[in-house]
Amino acid sequence: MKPETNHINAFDLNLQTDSIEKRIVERIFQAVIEQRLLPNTKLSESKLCQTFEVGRMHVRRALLLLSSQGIIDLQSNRGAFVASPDQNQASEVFEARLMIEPALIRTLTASIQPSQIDDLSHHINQEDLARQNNDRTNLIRLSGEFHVKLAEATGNTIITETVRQLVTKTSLIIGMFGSSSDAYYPDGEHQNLIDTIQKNDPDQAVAIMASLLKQMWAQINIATHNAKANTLEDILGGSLK
Amino acid sequence: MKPETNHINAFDLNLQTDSIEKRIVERIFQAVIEQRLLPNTKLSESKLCQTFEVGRMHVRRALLLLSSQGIIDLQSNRGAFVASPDQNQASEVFEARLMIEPALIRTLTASIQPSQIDDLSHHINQEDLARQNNDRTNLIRLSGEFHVKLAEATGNTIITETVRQLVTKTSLIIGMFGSSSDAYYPDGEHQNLIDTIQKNDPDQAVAIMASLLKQMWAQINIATHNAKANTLEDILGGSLK
DNA sequence: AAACGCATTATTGTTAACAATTATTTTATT
DNA sequence: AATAAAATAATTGTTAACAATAATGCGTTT
Repeated sequence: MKPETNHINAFDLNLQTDSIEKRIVERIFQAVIEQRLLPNTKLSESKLCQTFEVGRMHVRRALLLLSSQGIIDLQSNRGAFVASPDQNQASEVFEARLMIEPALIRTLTASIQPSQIDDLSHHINQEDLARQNNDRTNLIRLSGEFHVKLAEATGNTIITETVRQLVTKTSLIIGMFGSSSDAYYPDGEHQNLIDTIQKNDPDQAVAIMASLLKQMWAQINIATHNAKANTLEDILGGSLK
Repeated sequence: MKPETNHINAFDLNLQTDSIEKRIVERIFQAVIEQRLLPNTKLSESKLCQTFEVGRMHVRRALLLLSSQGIIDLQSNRGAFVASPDQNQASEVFEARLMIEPALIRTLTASIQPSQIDDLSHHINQEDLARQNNDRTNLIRLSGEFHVKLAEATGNTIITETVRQLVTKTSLIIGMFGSSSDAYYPDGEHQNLIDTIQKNDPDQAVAIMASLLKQMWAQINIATHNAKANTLEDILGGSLK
């Protein structure tokens, strides 16, 4: 009979320790969320090796993980590129978010603790600060993290990871199609959501989350439409001589 | 200006081609779903290399992907083991499924096409056949695939992959805690769900899906309780001499 | 000067050898 | 004979060299 002492079990905790691969993935994730890494940027192995001061093997394994999550494209013999979602893929992301996040809010409303409310309120304060300072980079990051924190508050690591992936992809989408407007991060809506959760009104809280996501999606569609028009003008427009 | 011709984009399609890694992952996935690979089984690199007739590099990369999806545990310097979810992790899986799959059904009810109904009905016929033949292995597999097919029918690859992972983990959970009873795969419920979707009754369809998942979860909990009692008896029970 | 083909360079993909760690067997001791 | 220590074997982790492919630069040709 084996002792079976403190057996490390990674059923939901994706990698047992914070391995080198996981740290590289996390750093690239963060850069994508903060839009320092834009869609289609090439991530060459040698540069990543230099940047992180690790061997090629670890870089290649990290790139594999990122590609399995759809954050980068791995092109055979060509290398790794930050993903550049098209309209259809963007649509899938928001459809997925609209399935998961309202449902998540319903669960959360039934189980949330005062300390978690405090934590989320503090987070919203930081968002407001970034908004006041016109710190767009941090506002984008914090706004995304807010959704991840809501997922974390359910205590469900599977849902948390799924939401984290979707939020990261959303950053890519905004990077592709988004205007420089801050319309995606509406003032007061996050606070409104938390208040409603605290009031224990699940239906209303779910509705707010759905509305929030739909607003984001609508804004992106408007931006896309404009971008398309611009592109079309760029391609066909201008004087014929 | 670059041509940008048929640029392979893996934003949602996880790996561009069905690479060696992806095929290995798929095979192991399938074995887990069919419960040919049981929790805690060791997957040694050399054996996998022989089995799939590929180099160690591909095997190691495939194992990394599987571990990132929580299907196996990678223990440092010890190797890869099929995950053995505990009660808490099992709970997370079903909580996640209860968030995602009913929401998925609501979306699907609004968009489903007759050809998709036909496809699902045909699938249910196969399930019935397996049930009649007491073909437990195929019944488990088909019953899981039914949920994946529902996800596929939404046309959303993100949701499909998420559900596929959850279904695979469910197989592990049943492998851990499940009795040999077929109670998890109730006769007629799948057909009932499809009929309700076809009748365009989203609320009822959502309710059926939620009920289905809750039944599965309840069955597993009963089995777990029994298993725990047995184990306790094994440990403490028996005569004192 | 533009376009094509060729050679060179750079980058990615793969393999194999080596290092480090864990598992197993053997041997020695009580 | 049972236990513990040591040696051996097996397995995983890492590195570096090599192979294959793609990108680049150069010279030639039109």
